[in-house]
Amino acid sequence: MGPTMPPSKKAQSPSSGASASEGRSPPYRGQGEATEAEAGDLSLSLSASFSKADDEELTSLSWLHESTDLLNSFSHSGLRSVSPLQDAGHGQRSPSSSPSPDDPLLGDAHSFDLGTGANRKPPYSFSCLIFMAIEDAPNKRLPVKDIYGWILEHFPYFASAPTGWKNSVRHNLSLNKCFKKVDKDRSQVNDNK
DNA sequence: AAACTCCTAAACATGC
DNA sequence: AGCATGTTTAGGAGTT
Repeated sequence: MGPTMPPSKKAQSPSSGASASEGRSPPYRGQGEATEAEAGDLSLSLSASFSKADDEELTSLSWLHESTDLLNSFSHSGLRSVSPLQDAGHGQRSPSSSPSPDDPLLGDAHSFDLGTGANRKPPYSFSCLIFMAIEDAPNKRLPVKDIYGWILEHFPYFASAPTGWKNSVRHNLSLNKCFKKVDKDRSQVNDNK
């Protein structure tokens, strides 16, 4: 799959950005939102089942992305490969996660050197970064603050970047249907959706 | 050129 | 009052 976002085409390129969630490789189609349509199968259905109850208590504090299957697939291939964590030297990810070098999708992200790249704008869209942060969380959900923290930790670039990026993160969480706001308490019970 | 996606900025509302 | 968070809108830029 393509679970990997093709990182890059431009730093902000989309090509896949959001793909994180949708991850797919379709040629450009959808991404973020579009994803609903694609990866959407899962996500949407999930959200549908959730929405009712959740809508009533959206006091949320944590965020999670929908779509477990996707996550799994990501963790097996895509995300891991894309995830800077491994390179970050935090040893959070197994080094073995080397993706197939042939995967065109990994292209730029692959070449993104955390060593030097960490201080540069990451070749992932905010949707991707958020996805990675959440994916990296044990419960697959994270409070906004922790998302900020994760991003800062793995992409020091943002430490010196204008604060606007936080706004972008919130904007993505809010706009991207792939991310779901969940109540804190509920999240403990419902841990895995 | 059009459609689409993403980024950024900003305004506003709400809660602590 | 100030800050953090969440939502929404708008404009610009890049890709297909």
